[in-house]
Amino acid sequence: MGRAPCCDKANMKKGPWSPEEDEKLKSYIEQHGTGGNWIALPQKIGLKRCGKSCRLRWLNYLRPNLKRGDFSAEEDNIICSLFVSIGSRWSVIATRLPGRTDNEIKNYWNTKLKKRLFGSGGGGGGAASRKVKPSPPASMDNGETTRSPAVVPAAGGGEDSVGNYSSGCSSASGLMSELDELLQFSLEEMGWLFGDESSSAVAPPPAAAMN
DNA sequence: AATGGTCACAACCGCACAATG
DNA sequence: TCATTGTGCGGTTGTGACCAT
Repeated sequence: MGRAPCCDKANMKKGPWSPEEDEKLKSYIEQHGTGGNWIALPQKIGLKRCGKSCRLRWLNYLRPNLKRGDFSAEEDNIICSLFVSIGSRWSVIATRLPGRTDNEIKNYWNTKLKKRLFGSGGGGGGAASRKVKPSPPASMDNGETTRSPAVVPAAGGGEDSVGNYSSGCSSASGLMSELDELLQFSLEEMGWLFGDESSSAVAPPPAAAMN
C-alpha cells in the first residue's frame, strides 16, 4: 500500500559500513542505548544512514556477545531441525542459538544447509548456481512467503505455541519449552542427515517433515 | 598469469505487525 | 475506531574472495 519510506533515501548513505560509522554507532549505543527510536538515532550521532540500516548493523554485527565463525555440528542440527519444525522463522531459530543472528543463520542456511538438505541430491542439482536464480526447492517456500503460519506443524498443537510467535516473543518461555519438544522430535528425524554425511544427500527427508 | 564461475557474507528492500495519538 | 509511525522479519541482491580451468 505504498507506505512512506522510513527515511529520506536520497540523503542516505548506502552500502558497506566504514569503521568510523561502526565506531560512532557502537559507542553511542553502548553509552546511551538505542533510545527506543532507531529512526532518530542516526541523526543524533550524525550518521547519514537509515535507522533500519543502523538497527541491522547493530544487531548483526556490532552487538556484543556475537559469536562469529563456523557453525558447530550441534548448531547445524538445531537449525535444520527447527527449520523442519517451524520453517523459516529465522528470528525464532536465532533465539535457540545464543550469539547467532537471524541474518547469519539465514545466510548459513541458504548457502550451506539447504544444499545439504535438498541440494545436489537429485543429481545435477549441485551445479545449480545462484546466478540462475535458485529456484527454491519445490518442497519449501511453496509460495508461502512471509509470515505464513502454514509451515507451522499442526502436530503437537504447534499452532498455539509457535503460532503465538510475534515480533516481541512475549511468551518466550512457553515458546522455548515448546521448541524444546520440537527439537527432541526433530533431532531424531534429522538423524539421517548428519548421521551419515556421505550418503545423506540421497536420503529423502522424512515426508512429514517436509510439510 | 588471466579469466570465468562459484561461494559466502553483508546489506537493502518491502511487507506486516504493534504501538500510539 | 481509525490513521499514522516505528519496529521486526524474511526474502533478495550486490560484492568481494576464492577456486578451477
